Amino acid sequence: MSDHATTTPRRAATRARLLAAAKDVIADRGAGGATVEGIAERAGFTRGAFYSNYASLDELIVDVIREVVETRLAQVRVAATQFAQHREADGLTIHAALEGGVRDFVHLLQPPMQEVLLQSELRLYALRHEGARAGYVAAVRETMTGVYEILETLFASLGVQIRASPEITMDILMGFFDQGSVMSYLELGRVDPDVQVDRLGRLLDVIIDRSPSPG
Amino acid sequence: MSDHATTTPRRAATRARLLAAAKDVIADRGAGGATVEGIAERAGFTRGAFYSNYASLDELIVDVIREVVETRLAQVRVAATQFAQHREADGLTIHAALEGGVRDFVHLLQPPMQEVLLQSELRLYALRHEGARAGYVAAVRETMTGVYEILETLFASLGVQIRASPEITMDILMGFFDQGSVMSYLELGRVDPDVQVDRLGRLLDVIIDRSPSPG
DNA sequence: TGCAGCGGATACACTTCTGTATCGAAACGT
DNA sequence: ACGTTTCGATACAGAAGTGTATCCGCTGCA
Repeated sequence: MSDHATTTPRRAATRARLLAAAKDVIADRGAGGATVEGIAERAGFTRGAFYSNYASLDELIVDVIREVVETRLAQVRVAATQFAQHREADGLTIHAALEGGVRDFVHLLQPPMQEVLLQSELRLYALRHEGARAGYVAAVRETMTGVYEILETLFASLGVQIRASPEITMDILMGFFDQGSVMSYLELGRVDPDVQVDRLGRLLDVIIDRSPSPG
Repeated sequence: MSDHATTTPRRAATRARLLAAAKDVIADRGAGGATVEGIAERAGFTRGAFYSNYASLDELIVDVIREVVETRLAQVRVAATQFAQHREADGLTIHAALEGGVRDFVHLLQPPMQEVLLQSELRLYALRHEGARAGYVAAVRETMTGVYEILETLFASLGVQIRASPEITMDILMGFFDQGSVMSYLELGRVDPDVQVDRLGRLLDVIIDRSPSPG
């Protein structure tokens, strides 16, 4: 029963451990392969604890989705802030700033394999479960507009123009990122940051109008 | 035992039915949720038939991957041929030809939800199973170069330039397609062809240098 | 410090899936 | 047409997961 009005600290801690365990289990066995037993066990509990906190597996997974998508937006914000400070401090040319920015973003945002698996699983889960769709879509859309705003500000400060609408731009970026990390892991078993920096740089040449580089 | 040198017609038919059943089951329960029992049953067999044809579930799934990825390339080829004929017959302007081409491709290639689910599941399966990776990657790479060649020919015949390298272009396109179909199904529960035509048109404006339209 | 009840463990009665071993019927060659 | 092979069905033993009912120790509060 998750609808307890009163959430004691103990309860909250248990739920947090179950949540973390669920992320692990879903990442390595898939949403379809995740069992109540497996999750409870990985969290160091028995199934009793699970059923005392959630009515069903689905209920927990919905929580996982919310948390994961929110975390992603937060990461982008951090990366953007870091880049902005970095650039301000160094007073770089546009060319150098873009190059450095790409590098920063790749290093800060390249997802570990766990994360790639988890994201893919959750997307699939949402596709299959009507009930999870609305929440998932809302969270993703929020992330997308958030990221776009960040990019817009960054690019504006560099004096470069984005060539497409926000929606198309974000679809391209998100698809490109996914595609890139998945193929990396499939081919190398890891993400090579240099390759990703190069890839993202080339993508940028496509989606923005770079002003004639003064550097 | 799948390593029988002699494959009788009966055997081949059984394997084909199991393959088709596996695609269904994986699409709607996920690779993790697919069981030998479930697949055999959907194919109208008992598990006896399964174990007589495959040593394990993994062996069957590898077959599914090969078949699915090959089918996708074939579909693109059909769409491209159809478009080329269409255009030749009508002697259209570049602008009209691009518009028509986008429409044709969207209508011919928009994947049903089943297919979206299946593709995502198989990609995940390959990520998780070392043994399936090489085959999956090879098949995908082949599809990508195949599609690129088709596009290159089409665009060349229209006198438009692709702005990025083949690799980047294909990464953008594949990611964009995936992203688009998944979000469509998440938000609407279906793919709206008009929306996709519009989206793909806008993407084209980004990835190609359109010569000044004479029409 | 004592006790009410919360929260997690345990027990129980299923169900579902697995892999192997064995059996019988359909398919095939001569 | 008949014997042989092949291939799918069935039977079996066991593993793993499910949800519910019950129990009991810890925690928090007077």
